[in-house]
Amino acid sequence: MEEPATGGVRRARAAIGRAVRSTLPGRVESRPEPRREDRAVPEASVARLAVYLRVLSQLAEQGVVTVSSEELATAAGVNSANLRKDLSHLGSYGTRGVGYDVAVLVERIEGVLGLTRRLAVALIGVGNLGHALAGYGGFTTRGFHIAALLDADPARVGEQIAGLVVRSVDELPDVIRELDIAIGVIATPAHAAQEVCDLLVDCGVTSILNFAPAVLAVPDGVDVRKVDLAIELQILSFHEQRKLRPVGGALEEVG
Amino acid sequence: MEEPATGGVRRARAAIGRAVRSTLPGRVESRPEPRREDRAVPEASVARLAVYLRVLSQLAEQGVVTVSSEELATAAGVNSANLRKDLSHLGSYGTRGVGYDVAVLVERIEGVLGLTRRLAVALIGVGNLGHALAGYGGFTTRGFHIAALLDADPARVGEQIAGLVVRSVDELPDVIRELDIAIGVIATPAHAAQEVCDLLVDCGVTSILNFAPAVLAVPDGVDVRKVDLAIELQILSFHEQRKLRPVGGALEEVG
DNA sequence: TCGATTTTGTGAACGCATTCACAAGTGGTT
DNA sequence: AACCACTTGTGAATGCGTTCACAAAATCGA
Repeated sequence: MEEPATGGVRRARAAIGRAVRSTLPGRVESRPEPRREDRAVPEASVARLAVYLRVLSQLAEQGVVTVSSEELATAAGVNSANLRKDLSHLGSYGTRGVGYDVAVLVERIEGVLGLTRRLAVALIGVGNLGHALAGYGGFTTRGFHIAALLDADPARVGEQIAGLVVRSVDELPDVIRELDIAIGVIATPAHAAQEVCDLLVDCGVTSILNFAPAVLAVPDGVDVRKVDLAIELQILSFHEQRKLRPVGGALEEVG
Repeated sequence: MEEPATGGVRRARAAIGRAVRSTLPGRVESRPEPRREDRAVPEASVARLAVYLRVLSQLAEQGVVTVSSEELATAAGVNSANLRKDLSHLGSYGTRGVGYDVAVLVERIEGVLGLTRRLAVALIGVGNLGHALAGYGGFTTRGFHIAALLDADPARVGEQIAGLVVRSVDELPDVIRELDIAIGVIATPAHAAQEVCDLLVDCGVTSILNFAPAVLAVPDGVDVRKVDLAIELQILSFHEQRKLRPVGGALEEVG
């Protein structure tokens, strides 16, 4: 690790040999390449686009045809300037003095997020949480379908959940090929997560959603997003503590 | 990249109004005296502290006494400078030339996150997902315990899950008082989320974890964190799409 | 005691994200 | 046509977070 600091973004290569892509404020590899038609939608915007899409879908159902940035921003819980900037990344689809056409915007955002085709998802780990995820409607509603359930426990293999038969994790390579799996969801215990992750990566899966409380090491080019329930609670706990005990000195309380 | 997810704690904002004063102690241009337990831990750091804590706990179990920032950073999937800066927010607990004492650091982080006492959590909505969360070990393991389960469906009230009897959501005010609930977890359908949220807030709960795919409006001073599975998948989908179609690829010479 | 080696803690640089503020369009009205 | 009320799109300003780079401890060996 002693390259000169000259370069642009130099990915901090983990000393261990695998670069770790945390799930935090993401960034997608950006080379010191000259910029071109910068279709690069910032990571932070992408997350919000998904929220806008959800709100817009509801509006569309209600028959709303047009919406202003102010209205949409309020409904999505963000600043309107922020929203306009987000949308500007995908081109100009609004009309000054009027607002945005709901249907057009829905279509545009779906296009950017790649929701026009339905990606196949494999869920590994059908324990408590995995079981719930398999039956969770939220997944299938938009752009995805759970195509396979797998588990390492022989006692669970064969069980039928949400219309799918649980297969052995040993079959993962076959499953991925047969069903053209694009996304792997890991809902195993923490100790098994890395192993499953490696297996997914070896089989060519480059998008992983991790529910196991473990840090996953993956090679460059693989995106990992993590959802850790305990950590969410701990963050709330931190703020809860601050509320109780007014910082430092004075009464300067939180907003 | 993540996420955190998802982002960070979005400070509550008035449903309509704007001007969410970010509550942050602003920049205390105070003298260079990091004295006392400076509460100004940045939001982004808090999320990582929770990760460090998890890793450190594992190290402690393995009997590891000391760890360097480089080792810990690698295990947590972050840059070592970033980690040192995070830790510096809670004072200097490392020893130059040596590293950090694992036990001391664990204790220190637990203190900052307020994990010394066990906060009581109420889970509202015992459907598919809620059911799984109730039985999920990850919650109870560290710093929390699910003290109550509630649901609006009379058919579910009375049912016993994970050693708890499901109570009616109508009893929420009583439950919160009786059990001293500090955190509310919403796992209801989207259409019921805001109503439940309002109820929680009215009863004095200021920390909410929302699993429902809905934007919650809450008054200032209330912290809401959201976990939206569909959005996580959509973000992955976005990147998946970019991989297929090399952004602004050589094809697009549009200029 | 001194120097070699290691590793922390942090000022400064950098880059990304959010917000501000306003010019430039748009539709409606007179 | 001229004006007005409204709303987008965006340069500039601001703020936050990450990374760099190095001086300041601390330990060890001779």
